[in-house]
Amino acid sequence: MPTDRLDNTRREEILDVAAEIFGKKGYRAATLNDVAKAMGFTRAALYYYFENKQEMLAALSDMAGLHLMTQLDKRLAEDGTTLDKVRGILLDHASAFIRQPRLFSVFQAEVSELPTAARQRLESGERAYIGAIASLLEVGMDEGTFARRPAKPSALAMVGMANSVARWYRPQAGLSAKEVGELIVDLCVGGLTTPSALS
Amino acid sequence: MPTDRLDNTRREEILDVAAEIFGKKGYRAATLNDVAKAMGFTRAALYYYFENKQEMLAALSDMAGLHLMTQLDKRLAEDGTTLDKVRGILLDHASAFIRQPRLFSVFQAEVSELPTAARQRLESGERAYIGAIASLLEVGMDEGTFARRPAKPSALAMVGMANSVARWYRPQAGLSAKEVGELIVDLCVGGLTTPSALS
Amino acid sequence: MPTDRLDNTRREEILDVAAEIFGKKGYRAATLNDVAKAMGFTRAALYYYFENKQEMLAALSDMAGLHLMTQLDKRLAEDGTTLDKVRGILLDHASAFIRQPRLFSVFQAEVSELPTAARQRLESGERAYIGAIASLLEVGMDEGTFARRPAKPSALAMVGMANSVARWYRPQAGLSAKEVGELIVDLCVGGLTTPSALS
Amino acid sequence: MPTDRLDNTRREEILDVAAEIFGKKGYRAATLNDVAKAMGFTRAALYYYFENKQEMLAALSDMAGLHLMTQLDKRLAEDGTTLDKVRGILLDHASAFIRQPRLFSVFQAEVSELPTAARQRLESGERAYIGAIASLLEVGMDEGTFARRPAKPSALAMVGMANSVARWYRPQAGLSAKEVGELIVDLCVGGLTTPSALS
DNA sequence: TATGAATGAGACTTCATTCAT
DNA sequence: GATGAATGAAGTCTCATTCAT
Repeated sequence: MPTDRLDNTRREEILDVAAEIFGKKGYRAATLNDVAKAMGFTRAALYYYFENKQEMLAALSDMAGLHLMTQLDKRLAEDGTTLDKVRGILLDHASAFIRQPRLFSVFQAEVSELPTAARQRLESGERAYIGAIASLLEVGMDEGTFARRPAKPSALAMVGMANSVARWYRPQAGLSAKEVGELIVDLCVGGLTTPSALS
Repeated sequence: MPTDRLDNTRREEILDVAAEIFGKKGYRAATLNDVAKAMGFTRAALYYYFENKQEMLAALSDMAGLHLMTQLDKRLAEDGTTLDKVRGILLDHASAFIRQPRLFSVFQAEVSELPTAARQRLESGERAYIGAIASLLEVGMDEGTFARRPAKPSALAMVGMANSVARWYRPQAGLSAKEVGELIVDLCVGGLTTPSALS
Repeated sequence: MPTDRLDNTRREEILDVAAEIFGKKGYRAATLNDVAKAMGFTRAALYYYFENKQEMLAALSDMAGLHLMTQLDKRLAEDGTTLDKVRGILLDHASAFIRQPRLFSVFQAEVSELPTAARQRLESGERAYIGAIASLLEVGMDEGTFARRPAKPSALAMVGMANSVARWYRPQAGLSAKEVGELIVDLCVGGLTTPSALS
Repeated sequence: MPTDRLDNTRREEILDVAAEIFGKKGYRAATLNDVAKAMGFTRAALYYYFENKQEMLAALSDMAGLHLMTQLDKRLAEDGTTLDKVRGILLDHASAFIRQPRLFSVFQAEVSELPTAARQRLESGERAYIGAIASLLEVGMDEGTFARRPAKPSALAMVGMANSVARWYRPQAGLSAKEVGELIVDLCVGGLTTPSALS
């Protein structure tokens, strides 16, 4: 079905544009007109590709959620130490938020605007995501690699730090995307202090 | 000045309610009707206290910004090691975001909705805030207390972690506000790992 | 009754201010707040002196109408030729509109905003006013002083010309109020042309 | 281009209706609902054709201004004596105000409601219009056809008389539009008096 | 596929007006 | 005499959405 092919391309183009615009102005403030104009056609045409505005948001949310989940699963399946896995997960997470800050901002910020089903998908995805990281942390604590701390809040806090790059990372500011990803990982894993400073 | 008193009380009551509602639904989705109803009077009455909806947002933003700045200055003026100061700042920051999550969510999320003047105030405030923390980090690095890392991105990342509590902290979840504050501090300062794990 | 005295003074001050503001912005666009602020007190205070906004307009209209009527009657009662009387009436009319352009603009422009009773007063006053002038014109035609033309439309047209000074007369523009009044009279009476030009 | 055609037709239909309603009630008192209802559709539909209410007023103003300017230019380009030209201009002017009294009332009365750009267009147009007539008057004075009088105020006064017909002309009152136009011209040119009466 | 045209719902805002103090 | 506080009605404007073409 070449038609399907085309449709999906178009749909994704629209979603890209929508992520950009929703991210810049906020879902509510962004207008379907904004999106349509950026695509070069009219408001009404969007309804050929999407049921309605909310569906675009839901698609974006699902897309972002799926991306994170896939990354996570890949890391979990890898060989390596617990520490390696946590490093990998945080790096992937931060990298995603650096690469597509708008998409992931929307994903974060507009939860309350999602239609119920999509919100539930997002929330249960998030629970699973955080839960997986928390489990990993507990493994590390049991191994003695990680200091013993409440696992889930720790996971949430680290993910919160990694999320934040979407808001503040600027490529012109001197650090490459890779360097910022590594900074996040280093801070989460080693903290501010030099090893000796704490002893 | 009983009159002055009353005015300000009313205005602040409204702002409290507004923070709550803007925080829950988002500034754009929240209705002045929502705010008025929650206050027990009419939409129109709000215009007795505020020029318009945006002014409420601006007031909220200024309020939150001032709060953070004041906290920061107090900590900077205290005696103590660099590490103590950083700990104190992060603790205050996280505590503020735990105590008034809605207010600070609005502060974070709705920058693009602020009138220009208020946005500029917020942004220059943020620059100063981050700048002060980054300076402190550099002092600590020079002292050898902190590992040498890019200071400003580190400050942004840590603040990002502390910000995130507003989104995920739930009092029912077992940890007290104080404990969560300390968790953030510990993670930022010491990282996940036990000191030995890295050596 | 000294109270009455005071009241009336105040009322008239307010009407002056109101004429000014209604004249500048239009009755509908002008706000009671505008008027109150210009008087140095609050909106609500105006209701001590007037039933409501419309009553202010009505008072203004009656005031202006009475003024014109009184002038007219005085001229009609004077000795002199028909031509003298017409000259006098037009001069008075134009002078009034030069001296208090705002008041008379309101009087002209806001008929549709008047409460019914006041509108009827204004309209019957106008009929009487125009009727009186038209009668005078007819007398002049019968005498052979005036060229024979439809009397009422002529009266309306001449009054229309005299009215217009409220819109365009500017004291700085070189002509005194008196000179403009006389210009109107001369144009109405003698027209543009020199006597010889028409013969 | 059938589309273009349709658009403009619709827009113009709306403007016609708007002129009618703005003229009857005043721009401020007139409601977009009034206009929409008179057109047979919804308030919101108007926004498909116009940015906002003010733009409708501006379009009306431009339309009226253009009409007058075009008339004037045509008369100025004609052969004939100075007197002929002045007669023609005044006749056209009065005729326009008789034919479309509402449109030209709006044009006159609602200057203060115009957006700045449109107001400036109107005002500079008016200056040009009056200036052209005043120049003609000066030519006539130099020729000896016209009595020597201040030219610009004379032009303003005559135009003011011609304007006034929009307020008072009623077809039922016995005079045809043409007759009223000629009355205005005769009064302006020859004044009230018979030639002999002044000598 | 895409658009022109229109709608309906709802939002923000303004303002004359009231009334207890 | 005057004000602070509040209301209700109305008006402008925005937008997602629809539908015939």
